[in-house]
Amino acid sequence: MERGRSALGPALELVHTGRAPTRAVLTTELGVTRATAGAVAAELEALGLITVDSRPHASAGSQGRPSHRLSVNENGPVVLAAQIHADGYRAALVGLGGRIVATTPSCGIIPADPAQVLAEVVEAGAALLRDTGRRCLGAGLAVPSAVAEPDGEALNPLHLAWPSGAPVRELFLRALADAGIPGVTEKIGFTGNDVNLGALAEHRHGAGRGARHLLCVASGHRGVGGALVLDGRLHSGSSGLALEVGHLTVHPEGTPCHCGSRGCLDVEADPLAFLVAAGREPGPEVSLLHQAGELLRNEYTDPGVRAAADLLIDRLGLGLAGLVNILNPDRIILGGLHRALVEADPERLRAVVADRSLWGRSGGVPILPCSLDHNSLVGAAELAWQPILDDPLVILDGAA
Amino acid sequence: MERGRSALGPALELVHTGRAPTRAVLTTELGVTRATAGAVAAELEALGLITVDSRPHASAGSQGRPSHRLSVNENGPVVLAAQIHADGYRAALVGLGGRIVATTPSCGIIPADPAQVLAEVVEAGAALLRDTGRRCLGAGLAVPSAVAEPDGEALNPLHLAWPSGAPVRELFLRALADAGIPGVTEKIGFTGNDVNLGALAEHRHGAGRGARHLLCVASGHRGVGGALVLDGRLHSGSSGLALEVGHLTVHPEGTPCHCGSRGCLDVEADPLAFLVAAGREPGPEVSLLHQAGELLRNEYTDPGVRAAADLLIDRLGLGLAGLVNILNPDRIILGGLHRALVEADPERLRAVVADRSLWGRSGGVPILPCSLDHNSLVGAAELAWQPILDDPLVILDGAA
DNA sequence: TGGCTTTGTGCCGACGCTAAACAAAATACG
DNA sequence: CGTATTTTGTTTAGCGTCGGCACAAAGCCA
Repeated sequence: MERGRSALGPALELVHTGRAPTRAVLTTELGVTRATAGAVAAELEALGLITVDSRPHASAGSQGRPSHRLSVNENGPVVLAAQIHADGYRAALVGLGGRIVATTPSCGIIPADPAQVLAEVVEAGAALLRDTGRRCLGAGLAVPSAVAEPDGEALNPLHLAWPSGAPVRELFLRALADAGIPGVTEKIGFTGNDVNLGALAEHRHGAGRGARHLLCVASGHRGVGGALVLDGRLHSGSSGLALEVGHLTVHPEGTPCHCGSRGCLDVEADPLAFLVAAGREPGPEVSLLHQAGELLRNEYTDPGVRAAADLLIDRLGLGLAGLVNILNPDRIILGGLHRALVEADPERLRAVVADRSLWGRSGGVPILPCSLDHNSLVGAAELAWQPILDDPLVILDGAA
Repeated sequence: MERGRSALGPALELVHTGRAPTRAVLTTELGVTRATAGAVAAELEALGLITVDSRPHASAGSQGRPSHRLSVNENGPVVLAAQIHADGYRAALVGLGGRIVATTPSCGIIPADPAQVLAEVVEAGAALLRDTGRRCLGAGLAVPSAVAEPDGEALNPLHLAWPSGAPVRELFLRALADAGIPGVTEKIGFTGNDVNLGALAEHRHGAGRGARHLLCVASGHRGVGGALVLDGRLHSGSSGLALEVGHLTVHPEGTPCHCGSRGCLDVEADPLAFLVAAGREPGPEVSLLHQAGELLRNEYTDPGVRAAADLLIDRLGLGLAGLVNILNPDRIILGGLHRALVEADPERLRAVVADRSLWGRSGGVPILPCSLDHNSLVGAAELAWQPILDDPLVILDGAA
């Protein structure tokens, strides 16, 4: 049971998340000697995961010998990331650092058979691999539903015509095997909920960088999803069902919800609720988010639109305040419709949350819009990178 | 920067929590060789932290050479644990394994000056140390209010006549210094909320053993507190204010709460609410829990009492269901009045939570009464033990 | 009594890290 | 303009921890 250099994983993670631009900060961040940091960097370079730029980079003018620059290898290996969403599916190749190297256009048709969808998206990814000739080290999948642990079944995929309990992880792994995509380990964890994975991506590469406890809430076309990153690790609960925030009550006399209660966040703060509140005729379900976003951006001066936005911000704020009292995060990031809402009026939402949360003093919790395109896709890639970040030497196992 | 044997800490924790009764299971639990496990056990024994009983213990009859028995050293060092509660304060000496070695009776008077209370409780602990002659390695304190990080200030200590923001950690450390109690490190973290610390104790030594994500909810005399242990570590939020569950709404048209809302868990599921619902005259505040408990135990057949209990179980269940949807714990432990409620009718509460939580299938979450006497006290001791569990060699630093 | 199985221990080597000295590349200062 | 200072990178030696292995010990089973 030979283990690799134990500082190797943490070092790669530091470079991966952009927190170690030079060997010098790698030394301090890891808490090791310069000798060790140098050896670790050399080994990561030899593995083809990072690059060292020896030319004296235009550093910030401090005295002393300038550092060499560390960065992820732009031409290094990639992982395959796949995402299923209400409008379609998409495959991409993602390198270290969360950079999307290649992506397919979003395919707009979702077959009702999960196995067929997954076979198609994996085949699209395999085509990208063939075209680019990149080495692939793993694969990750984001789906718009809760994913039950430990079996990886999609529960209540409301936005898809899939049966509840569809074994998406198993189907995904089978599709990968059929397409001959390697993957360096057989570990679990290659499939997750899209909001969860988006949160993970934002924490590592986006607006959540540096946050200790990060709460994310997002709304796509229908319903509201949540996710939580605690101390750098995704908290998905003991059976993968945490942060089902859609059924927080935010308006006791509100709209009936399919869960049997009334006034749940799910039905009070999603795009449909916004359009109805603004007195607009909702279009087809798969364009609700687009429709609501356009309305917010282009007609925010309209009093009816403005009033509807204020109403949704109040409802959302009530839900977020409850979550703040329970979770005490140090940052909140919003996606989908909620991103558009916070961008339309950042101060109102912050004030509502500070008002309603018990310890709103000291200005309350910072609330930011998410900052990554395709954060679920990048998050799915993080899932695939994780075994390599834990121990970079695993990439030697199946190497040519 | 010489570090100790890195498996030393995990090994001590395994013995401390009763998960390593023999060197053999220590070997498997640590994932090391027998040689290493033996060396580690020998070193812990040499440090006086554990004992090895070489006599062939009456093992479970499997074949092969019988294991020697590992256990914490009953006569080894202790930590000082202190607890402030609404009825008074108490000091105790707690050994490894969470065993209370000696304790003072609960002193029933709480001076309004925090510094004086802490000086008195620390002096009581110092007297215990003098009487028993035990070596003391650290100290921990549990208080009945939120403790803000990173400064350790008591926020809104409603049950005490203390000012909000009282710097309890600093006062506690000063009292310890005045009394000449050593403590092996100057690390932070020696003061915490009583429900949080109770949860920690239950997780390590009580009804929460083996749970991955543990949720605890408890009600003393007034209000409701919560705590969460995730992957073995207490989650107290980014500023120590997580799990302020008292203001979850469980009855929208209910009793007004001091937070400005109505029907909060704090005012709908505490002993006062129970007594009022049962039509009884509430006594003095510091005996509300006792009064409610007696009523539940002795007059549960009375229809009015029964109806009040059912009502509170419904309200509590609603709050717990919301928490389950957000946190997805794999076990729930209840303390104080809620312990009495779940003991009175375990099935009703389980059913309410399963009904109201989204994924109640598969029987829902197990809900258990807490199982330790003085779990906050034991939890305070855990806080003090933590640096030693992280690296047992620290006890050599100030050794005679 | 002689296998068989499981546990405990002694010895050696591999490996990951620290420590310390040295070399390199820039700025600061006379 | 040359030298001191500061910071970074590299080399070498050495140590400590742990794995691997062989062997001994202590119980069952036949």
